[in-house]
Amino acid sequence: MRWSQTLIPTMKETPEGAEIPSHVLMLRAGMINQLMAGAYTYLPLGYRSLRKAEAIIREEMDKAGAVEVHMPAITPISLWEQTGRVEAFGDVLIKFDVRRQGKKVPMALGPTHEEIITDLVKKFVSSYRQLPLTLYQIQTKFRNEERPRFGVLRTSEFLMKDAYSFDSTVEGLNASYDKMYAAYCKIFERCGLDYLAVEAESGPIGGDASHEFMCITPNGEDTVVYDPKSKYAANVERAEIGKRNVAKSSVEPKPLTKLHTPNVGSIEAVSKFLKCKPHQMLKTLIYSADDRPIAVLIRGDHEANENKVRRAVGAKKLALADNETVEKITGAPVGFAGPVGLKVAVPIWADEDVAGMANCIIGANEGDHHYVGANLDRDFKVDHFADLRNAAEGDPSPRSDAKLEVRKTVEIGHVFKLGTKYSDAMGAKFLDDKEQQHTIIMGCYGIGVNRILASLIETKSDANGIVWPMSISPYEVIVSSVNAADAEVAAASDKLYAELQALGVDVLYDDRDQRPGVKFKDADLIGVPLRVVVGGRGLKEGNLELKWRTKEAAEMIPLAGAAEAVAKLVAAERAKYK
RNA sequence: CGGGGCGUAGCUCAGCCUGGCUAGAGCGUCUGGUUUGGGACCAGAAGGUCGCAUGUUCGAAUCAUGUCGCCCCGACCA
Repeated sequence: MRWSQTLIPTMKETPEGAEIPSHVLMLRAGMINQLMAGAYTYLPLGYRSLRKAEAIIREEMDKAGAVEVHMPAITPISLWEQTGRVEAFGDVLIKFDVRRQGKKVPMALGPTHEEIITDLVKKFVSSYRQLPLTLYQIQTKFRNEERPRFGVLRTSEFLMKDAYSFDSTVEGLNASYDKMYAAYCKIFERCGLDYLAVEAESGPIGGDASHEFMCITPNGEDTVVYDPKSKYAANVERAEIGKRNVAKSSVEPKPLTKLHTPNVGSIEAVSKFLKCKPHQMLKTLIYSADDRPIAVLIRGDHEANENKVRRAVGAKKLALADNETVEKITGAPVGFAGPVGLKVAVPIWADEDVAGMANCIIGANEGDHHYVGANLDRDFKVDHFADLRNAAEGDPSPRSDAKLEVRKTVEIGHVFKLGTKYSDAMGAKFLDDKEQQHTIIMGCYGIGVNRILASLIETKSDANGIVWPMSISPYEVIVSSVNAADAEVAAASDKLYAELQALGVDVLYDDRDQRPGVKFKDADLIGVPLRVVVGGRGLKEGNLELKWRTKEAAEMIPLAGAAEAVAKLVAAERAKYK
């Protein structure tokens, strides 16, 4: 492609509102244009990269035995009602009515396609002989994000590869899952991404039913913990904490004293008011576990993990109790709860670290009052100790003697053993070889295609712009003619461009009548891995200049046979991402 | 949905607090010329409902109220 004949609106300045590298650089490189919050047009350069990521995904899905389909983005609301996900999604689901022959037809834009695919499979699959089956599509998804942000990382419309496996046995599901897991590893490797497969929260199914594929970057919205020694990695929502050596504190117990703490309910406010550290405080959370209240004690600087609490107490549903319940149990407004002197006796659960605390600061179960010097056993009792909090930096690893590290990440893929949640709700069944009817066992597997691009830019760019891996770069080679007005230069670069095209190289030809500096800056900005400069300086010696985007120095190659030499380099580079 | 910020030329921004000449600059665009290896130079030109509405005032980009849009922090995220 000739630069002069396409649309690559590069920008020297950073547009207002763009802050993180991927957003800034995608805008500056002329890859995308914002239409409104959470919706972007992919311009020629951006769309080429997106399609390259898509192509890799498609290849690996096909290799893994998945079969491509294409489902509608518009869906009847009735499907979502069958599984109760109209409520579950809430405002995230984009709902609308369409008039047809004077009647309103309620619809929704697909935010994901479990219901649609299950409906499809229910219609056409009825025998174990037809299983296993894995179907996938690459399709635009719609989710009304409350707050779209971070450029292309969090949008209301995005491209997703979603695959769904259907099996007759749990072993079959495990095999389908493993195949997808392996395909995902291959896909992200081929995209040149440094990724981490982490154990993810899998809801009531539990076990190893879910993994997320994460890209580590400070601008990520997810948090994972990682043990460099055992390679254990998990989402904080899920992460186990290793054996904690919680020794009873040897500090001399102080008397329990009530203090007036006006208008300071939060941990932060109390620690500021009493000039103490959050880890000296004990927070008391009143939860409603299957509609029965419980108290949960967590050290002030830790975060409660509701999934852990839910599993520990053996509840199906768990949520923070409403204000009314809290006031009834503690006799105080929210923010002043404590384990000493609760008005209503409820089971008290505590995180393991609480056992090592002494002279805690706790709410006094009285508005605007706290106790200091509260001590376990003397002042209050705990019914059960368990791991109830999120893992934190420096916690012991559950798999080795190393300490856990905490990292921010972007989720680029997710594999999930669904079980029979949707097939049950929608009645997707099959007959086995004994003519017995069973519910089909499902798995679902998603990849955020746009996020592959954004994550690459987040992690691989430099001060001059994007640094693409050859597999995702919109073009493999850029030919920059320096002084395009010079007839000799123009002829030589035209020829090289034509030859590279004939050799099957994806080449962008910067034929603009621009000064060299402009062309070099733009080439760096858009991040094409290999740059070939055709200029008077080299031509005099019969040479062309080659420069890799990742390298500082350029090298000269002879003009004669240059196209073949470049094609060979491209082939070698391509091979790294196969 | 809570908190904060910003809307002036295609882009980045100044002007606003303290109302008053014809609303500015840089970049980009167009014309002509000189240039040509890391965002050139000279001369000229086009380009604006100052987000929108209402109000205050002799007079509003500037003050007030409302509204819309965008960005950031938090909550939420199958």
